[in-house]
Amino acid sequence: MTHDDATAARRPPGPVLPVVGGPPAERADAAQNRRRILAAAAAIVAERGPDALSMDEVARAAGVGVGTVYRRFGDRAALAYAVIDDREARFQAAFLTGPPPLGPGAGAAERIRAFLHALVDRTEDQLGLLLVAEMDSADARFAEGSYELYRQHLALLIGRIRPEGDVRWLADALLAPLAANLYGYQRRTGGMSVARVKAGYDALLAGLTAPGGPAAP
Amino acid sequence: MTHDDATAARRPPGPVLPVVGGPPAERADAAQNRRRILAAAAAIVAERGPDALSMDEVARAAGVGVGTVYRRFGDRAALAYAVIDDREARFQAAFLTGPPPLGPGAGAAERIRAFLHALVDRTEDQLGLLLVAEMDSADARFAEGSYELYRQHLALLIGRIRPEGDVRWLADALLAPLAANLYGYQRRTGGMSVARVKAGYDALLAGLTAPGGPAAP
DNA sequence: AAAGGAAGCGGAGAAGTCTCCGGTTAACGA
DNA sequence: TCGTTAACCGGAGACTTCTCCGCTTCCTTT
Repeated sequence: MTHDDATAARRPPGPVLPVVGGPPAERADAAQNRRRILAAAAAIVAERGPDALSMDEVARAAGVGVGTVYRRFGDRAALAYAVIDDREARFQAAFLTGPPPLGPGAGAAERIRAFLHALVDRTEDQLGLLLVAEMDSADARFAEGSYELYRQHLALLIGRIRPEGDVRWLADALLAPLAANLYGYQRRTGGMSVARVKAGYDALLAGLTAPGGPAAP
Repeated sequence: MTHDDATAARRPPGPVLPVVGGPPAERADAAQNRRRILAAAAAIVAERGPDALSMDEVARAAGVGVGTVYRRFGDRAALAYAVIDDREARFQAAFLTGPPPLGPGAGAAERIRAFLHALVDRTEDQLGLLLVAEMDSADARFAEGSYELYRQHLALLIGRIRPEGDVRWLADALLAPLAANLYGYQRRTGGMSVARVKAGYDALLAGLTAPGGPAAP
């Protein structure tokens, strides 16, 4: 909210594309610093766990000032999400263009189920970092790009089954149980297994995708 | 996690009851300090908003040291929840013993709907404080007593409609869209109205409570 | 090639949470 | 009433995140 720095959002991490008409390009030294910071952050997480991801330390390890880390990534949550994105850029392609049942080619209900199951696995894998990120900024999870992508994907599929419903809210609702704090609590304190969460989703989806849909019993 | 101080949980705020066999009673000065701290916190929130709720300031306003605030409430999230609880102790009674459709006397599906609608209103009212509390501690929301109560209440009602399902996970799933960060994002950035959230719940519940239940079309 | 200007850099410091532990005090039994 | 003890108090300080702003560096334009 109090960012007067648009740089962090200006160049999403990824391969450098030829710019057409957007904002002024990122300077070469800035781009190098971004890579250095991201590499340092990933190394710290890999070696000492997500909780050790401190901005001061990342800056020191990357050989830059702490101000530079903040200029490039905005806040700790954004840095954590950048590390996650770096790790799983390919996941996003899987449900957009990959083989069924995750990708196109299967029925909507089946794709929704496959997508949510895959997302459970992703949440399980990245739980530590997700927890750090969500805890640090109230809306980092939603402001960050991939949440919006997930929501749109789900909303599209839901719309094929329930065109009359509020697909945007329903997509949020289906994503909500994978908030890191709830999922982490279920797994660590509540003693729920991954399979149980997936089965829970199946029960929830049974109600949402069956009645009134094309495949009513 | 790193609490070796059990005091905060020992005496849930509320009227002092005669102790039967529990842990040693809270000392009189300690009880008075708790009241002072709670009153100071509530006053700060009322005057300058939930974001101004800082532990140092609460301590100063209450006339105690900051260590005392931490001894009594554990952390900032717990203090925020204590202020919330103080405000709406009566809400919990409403769905347990009040008149239908919230209280006993109505059908399970109807009670679930009434309960979630009421919870939307509560979330709307207390959004600022809930945001502060949830942001400060990963599992404060779930560790705090009322979440467990809500979950059990919902699980019981769900069990009447879908006895074969995982009622505990389903209860979590129905509560998840009311996480303060998601709800806050929908309301403040996403432009969703309160009515829209309630309608979304209705759509979600239609699938969950209708099929296989006693009222199949 | 040189200059001008915008973007970037760095680290001191503000602000906040939470811990630690020596000194104090309330509660209770004798 | 008085002594004992466990609970409690307070605030200095460790540790973080994040801001601010004077100085530096890169890019573009001439």
